[in-house]
Amino acid sequence: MARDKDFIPEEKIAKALDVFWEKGYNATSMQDLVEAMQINRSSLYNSFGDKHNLFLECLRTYGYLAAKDYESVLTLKELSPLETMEKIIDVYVAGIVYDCKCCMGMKSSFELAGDDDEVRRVIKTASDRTIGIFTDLLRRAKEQGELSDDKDPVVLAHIIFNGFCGWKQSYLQFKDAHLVKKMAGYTKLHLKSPF
Amino acid sequence: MARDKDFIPEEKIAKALDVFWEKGYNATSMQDLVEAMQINRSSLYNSFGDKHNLFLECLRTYGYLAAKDYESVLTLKELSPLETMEKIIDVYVAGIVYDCKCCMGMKSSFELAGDDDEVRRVIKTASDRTIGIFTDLLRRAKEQGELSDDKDPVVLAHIIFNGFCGWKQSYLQFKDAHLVKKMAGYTKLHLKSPF
DNA sequence: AATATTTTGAAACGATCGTTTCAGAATGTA
DNA sequence: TACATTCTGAAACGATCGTTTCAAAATATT
Repeated sequence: MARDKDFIPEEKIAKALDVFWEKGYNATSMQDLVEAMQINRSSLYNSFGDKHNLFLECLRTYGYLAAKDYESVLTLKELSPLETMEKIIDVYVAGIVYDCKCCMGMKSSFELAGDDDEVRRVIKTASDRTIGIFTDLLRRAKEQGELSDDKDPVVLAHIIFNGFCGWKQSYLQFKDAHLVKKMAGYTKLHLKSPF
Repeated sequence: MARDKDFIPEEKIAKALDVFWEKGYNATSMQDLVEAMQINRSSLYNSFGDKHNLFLECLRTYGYLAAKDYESVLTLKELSPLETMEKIIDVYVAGIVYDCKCCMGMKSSFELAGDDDEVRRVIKTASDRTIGIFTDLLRRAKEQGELSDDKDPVVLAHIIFNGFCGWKQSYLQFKDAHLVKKMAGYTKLHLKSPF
């Protein structure tokens, strides 16, 4: 009945995600988005609603991509559950130095989650998914005797998740890759310690 | 030669700090500040410069107040160094539930430190001071044999500092005080473990 | 009391904010 | 080919942004 869009929505969302990720919500203007997405203002509002709605969409995409990243490590079948968890930590730590963008979930959480329920809900969904992956891994590690009995997989999963954002933040502030590796090393050590 | 100000600058800075702390830099308008500080626009610009300069002043005040808070625990002379460190952790964790504001240094760091060197420098000064307090404490704990030889006071201090912000963030997101206490408990356990 | 200097209050600045409007170009369907 | 519908592009919307201006009120000093 009518013409199709001149663009692929998912690609435009990815462009917008990059801008929001780097600059944050409030510091990103619609003008920034129009330029980055290479799309007309009208088309933007027509296809994605207003700025807030577009941001939520980006945040959902971010959560989906982040979880997919972690899950890709799970397919390395030759690794035990604990080894997989350690591998995820190692991969993340290695990435900290090369990618100058911090965890968007944490960044958005600090900026908006205080008084924006929709944002908080989307972030929580993404966090739950990632922490769920870690928890499953640690539970299986516990079943196989890689993790001592007194350890709580849920709490440890949260600690690792928290660590990820803290390490990134530390690196942004102190630019000390060695320090980050040492902090991660302590966390890995604690996973293996008998108590 | 001329009249005095009708206000005490430090009090107005404290008011501005509250607003910046809660809303962040970009989401705070000069109008918000004029209303919160109960001061005229002209007086504001006359006494504190522009928005960015006022923010830096607030950030410095925050860093000073935060460090003073931690140092006040140090005066409890009946505690050993490690006990003092644990006490600081306990006090912080207890405060998480009652104060809905997160660590302003971390919040500002996520929002601005990426491309604002002045902000990053002020935050780093504040962080260094706090981490320095923790490091001193842990060094003395090591000297007194409360901390095992293989532990690095500097790295542990960073881990605790990171933990503070992570725990607060976790509470904001999951509203689970029990979880926060457990995470802090693990950190305290690691301080005392023999390796 | 006179003076020099600063603060104060109110108004307004241009710029940019997020958003809407609308006419015309484009295109899937009949 | 003609129609119905949607997308596109450019302009403009009112609101708010951070900041400046300036005359009048205030007051520490001489």
